[in-house]
Amino acid sequence: VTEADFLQDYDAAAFDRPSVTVDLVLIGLWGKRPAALLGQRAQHPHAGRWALPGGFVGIDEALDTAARRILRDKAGMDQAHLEQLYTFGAVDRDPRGRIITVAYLALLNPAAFADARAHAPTLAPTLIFMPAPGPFGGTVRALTMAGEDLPLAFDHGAIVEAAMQRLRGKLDYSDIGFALLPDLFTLRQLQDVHEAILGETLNKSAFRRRMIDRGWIVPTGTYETDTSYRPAELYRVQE
Amino acid sequence: VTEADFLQDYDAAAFDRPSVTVDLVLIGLWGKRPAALLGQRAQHPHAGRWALPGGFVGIDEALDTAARRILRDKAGMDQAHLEQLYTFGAVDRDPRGRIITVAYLALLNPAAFADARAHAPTLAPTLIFMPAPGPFGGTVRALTMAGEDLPLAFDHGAIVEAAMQRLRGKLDYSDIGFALLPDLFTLRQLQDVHEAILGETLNKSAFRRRMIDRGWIVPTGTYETDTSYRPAELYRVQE
DNA sequence: TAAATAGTGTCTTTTAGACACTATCGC
DNA sequence: GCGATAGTGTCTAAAAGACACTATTTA
Repeated sequence: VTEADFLQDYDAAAFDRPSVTVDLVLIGLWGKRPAALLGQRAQHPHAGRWALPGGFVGIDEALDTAARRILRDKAGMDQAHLEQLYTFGAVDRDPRGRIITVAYLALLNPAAFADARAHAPTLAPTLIFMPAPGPFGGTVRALTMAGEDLPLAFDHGAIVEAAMQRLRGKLDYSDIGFALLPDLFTLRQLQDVHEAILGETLNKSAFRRRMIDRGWIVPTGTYETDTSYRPAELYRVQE
Repeated sequence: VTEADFLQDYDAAAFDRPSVTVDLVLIGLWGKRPAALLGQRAQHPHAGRWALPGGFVGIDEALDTAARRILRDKAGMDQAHLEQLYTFGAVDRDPRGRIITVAYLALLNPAAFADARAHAPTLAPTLIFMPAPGPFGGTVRALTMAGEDLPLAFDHGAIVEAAMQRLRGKLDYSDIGFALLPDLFTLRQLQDVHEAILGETLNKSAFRRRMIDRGWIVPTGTYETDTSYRPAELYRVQE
């Protein structure tokens, strides 16, 4: 068995290798709804369809490094929560050849989301997603601002779906939600983020209790300005 | 920007490509403790150290298909819960060259675990892990049956750690725990699985309540035999 | 009978939901 | 004052933990 195993491994290494890319799901909030940044493909295959920003992984480049580089090149961005999502490796996922892609989830706070749109105005129009209510269920669709369904390229629909599921799954037991907020935020804004991701409304007092008891956020003693109603206290993440 | 982007992509595709492998973390229970199947490397690099079973991904083979193939070849096994874990892509993770590995978590029930050991007696001695108490914390170590630390090859320690974290994280909100049990099992066995993975003891009546109220398991009306004490009722997973 | 484990009942504690209530801003 | 939103208090419901208790087997 040993030699056969060795030869099998050797053969596989000596022959064709797949290309490896990194694709980013850049997520921010558009109003009170989750949105991703996609670009419309100009060329075949899938010309006219919408695709995630991505690029090939250099031979001397770590996966995380490639994701950071693509984030910088495509979105002009260094400030973002970035985490590996899932690796998509169906044989026929890209008609140009065998391309395995490692998908990353990138969360942009409002300023970063605006910067990314300014940096890549043509390549990255925003889309809005409709997560069905409930913590894990619900199919994700990409929509225009007007609410029309957008066709996605390759398997990018499945990738966006995986991103939303990851976000929903980690929201209430990790600090991932804060990545979508500015440094100073109100409890209402935090609740808006959670409601946007989960796709359902949450109980106000229970939410505030949970968030404060968790010890992740600190009241700053400063307050909103320029409101036409009672200003809310600003919180920040406990460092 | 468009043409530059195109050329950059083109260059990356035309030049060297990384090799892509799949590595499996085969997990079962040894007594009441989680254990994985590893093989001792015979050759350099990392000769003598212990490594996960794995292999190269064929150019016309999906990642999931490669994982199933390696499971079959290395463990003689078709019955196992298999899920993609994480992709490890540091540049220097393998001194033989640029090799990106997609790690999979494979859960074996007691019969499958025994079969795998019988199928690969030399390549796959069992090791036992020591998860520190608590739902997410604690470093994972590979130990011999006698309790001595085992040196792992490459970044396989980090891969095993990721596997245990995934298992711990999904245990109480998914049906992943049943993959480590036979088709018919007692509530005590189910609790043993949870305690082994979490590394802490659980409250008996609360655990039984939760499991039964969840509706995932069904009492069969049959009971253990050959016990020297009161036999427990056998349950099965709701199909 | 004793020893061992299965399985239940119940009280307490904690956490979440419902929802009304007060507080503070601009106008 | 009114309208709007921030923030609190309190009751209820649900879930989890503690822990003693009963039940059923073999020896």
